[in-house]
Amino acid sequence: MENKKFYITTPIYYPSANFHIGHCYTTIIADAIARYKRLDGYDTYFLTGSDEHGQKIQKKAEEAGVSPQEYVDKIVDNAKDLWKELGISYDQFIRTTDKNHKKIVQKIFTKLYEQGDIYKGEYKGLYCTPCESFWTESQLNEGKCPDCGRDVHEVTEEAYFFKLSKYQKRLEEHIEEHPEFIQPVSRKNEMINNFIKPGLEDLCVSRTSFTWGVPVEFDKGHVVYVWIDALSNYISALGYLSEDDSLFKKYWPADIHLVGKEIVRFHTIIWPIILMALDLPLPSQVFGHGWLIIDGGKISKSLGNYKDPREYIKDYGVDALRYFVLREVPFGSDGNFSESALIDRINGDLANILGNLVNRTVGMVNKYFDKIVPEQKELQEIDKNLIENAITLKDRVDKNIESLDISSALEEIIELCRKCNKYIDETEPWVLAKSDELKERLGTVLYNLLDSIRIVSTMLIPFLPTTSDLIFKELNIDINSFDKVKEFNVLKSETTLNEPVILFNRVDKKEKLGE
RNA sequence: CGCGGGAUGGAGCAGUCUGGUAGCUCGUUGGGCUCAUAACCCAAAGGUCGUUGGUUCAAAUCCGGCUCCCGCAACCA
Repeated sequence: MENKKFYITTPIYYPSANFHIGHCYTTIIADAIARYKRLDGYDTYFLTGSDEHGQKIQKKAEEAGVSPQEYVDKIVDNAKDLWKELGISYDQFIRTTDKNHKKIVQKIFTKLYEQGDIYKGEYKGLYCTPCESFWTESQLNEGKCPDCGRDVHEVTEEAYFFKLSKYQKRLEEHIEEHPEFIQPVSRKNEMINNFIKPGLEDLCVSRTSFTWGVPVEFDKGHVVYVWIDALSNYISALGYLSEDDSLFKKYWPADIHLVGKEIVRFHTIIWPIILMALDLPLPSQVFGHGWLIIDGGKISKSLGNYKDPREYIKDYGVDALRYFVLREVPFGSDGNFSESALIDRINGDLANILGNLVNRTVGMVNKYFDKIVPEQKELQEIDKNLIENAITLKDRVDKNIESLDISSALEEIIELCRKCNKYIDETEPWVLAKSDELKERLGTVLYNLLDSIRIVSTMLIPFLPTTSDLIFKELNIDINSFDKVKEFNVLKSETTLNEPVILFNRVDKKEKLGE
């Protein structure tokens, strides 16, 4: 079982503006999975980063009166700070402006050119001169530039093309033979029907109309266009084609590329073909998750319909935000983000169910047993049911994590908390506490609760790391693996507990939102 | 006829493949309890399952038409 590896990536985001809750969403999911795998004993590598080249950044920087590098540096600093606040446990933050990355991109481009997969041709496109942008037919707004509404005209530009068509058949076969490659399946159908079946067109992979990019090694007037530049981050980060490629040897191919549904195409068509051309193994899975929808529409920079995620952290705590995004969006489809829904989750699942359970249990032990963990004695049927539920939790969560259904995984954990709350009501510890003969029974009941809470908080580490730590502190234990999560009677009797703290404050919705 | 997803009690979802008492969470109402963060536990009310036609002893589930919403539609991250 030793030396199992696990390589997971997020997309590298485009830093044309500061990151929003949508970026957080993807990154938190990846973080939770990475943490989960680490606890499960996998040698895990978690990559995230930023895709910093291109005309849009160049323009933004000009508008701001700074160099493109200065512009992206600032946003990347902001992003790294945000990831820190969210507890994102990435192993590397790759930037496409990293020296090493640029060098590797050039090598890849040159290699593909030399082996004949890239050739020089002409790119024809509809160009809006004032906006300095190319548009496709379908992007146009009544035949005009969607940005400024002015006329566009056809422009021809010298460009390099990548022979996607050459690998079409191989790609099609790979997708058919590996049903898990594109997930969820609905996205797979979309790719096959919309792009592969009609036939792949060769891809334009260089530009001369802007300069903010990686120069083509053998033709300096060209910069490498987004595809090869951005996608190859997944291997350049591991040192592919560089002196030290030990990470690459260890971790490639990726186990999961986690991406938003809008970029599934690039990751399931263009990226695999680049890899085929480089004669490299393909990633095991590309998972296209849904979006967080705000007020029924997508998160939009131009609409400005979102806040800096840090405001939510400040108001509700980091784990509340993590929990919300992980729990709210159902497997494979979109989910709604609203402050009202966020508050409902905090109050319902976190404060009432989880927080209160820990609080009342630890409180009772402190009160009835003077903070000393009691001994588990004779078990009744009701105890055995609870214990059975607790020690099988990992199996249920595993199943959900396996299919990346994080929402259901969390539901399973909360469900055990519900069962614990019910167990308290049924065993009535406050009644047992009234007579000395029942003291032993009381100890058993509270012990069962404490050890169930131990299992719950262990399973919560990947999702709510801060909260888990708080609970462990209350229980006066130190846990950093899933080793004993399928066992009971792990918490030692005679351990001295600490005072319970409020894990999640209930939020007064009316007061907060003025509703 | 471009491709695909969706429409289920007030809200968010499961159930549809493999027809047969419509389930979960939240909210509402009533009750219980008092260890606890006015939390917890129990119960009830509330649905012609988008619309329309068909198959069937029987349709949320299978088949056809229609309406509405959403994503993708290739060089836009």
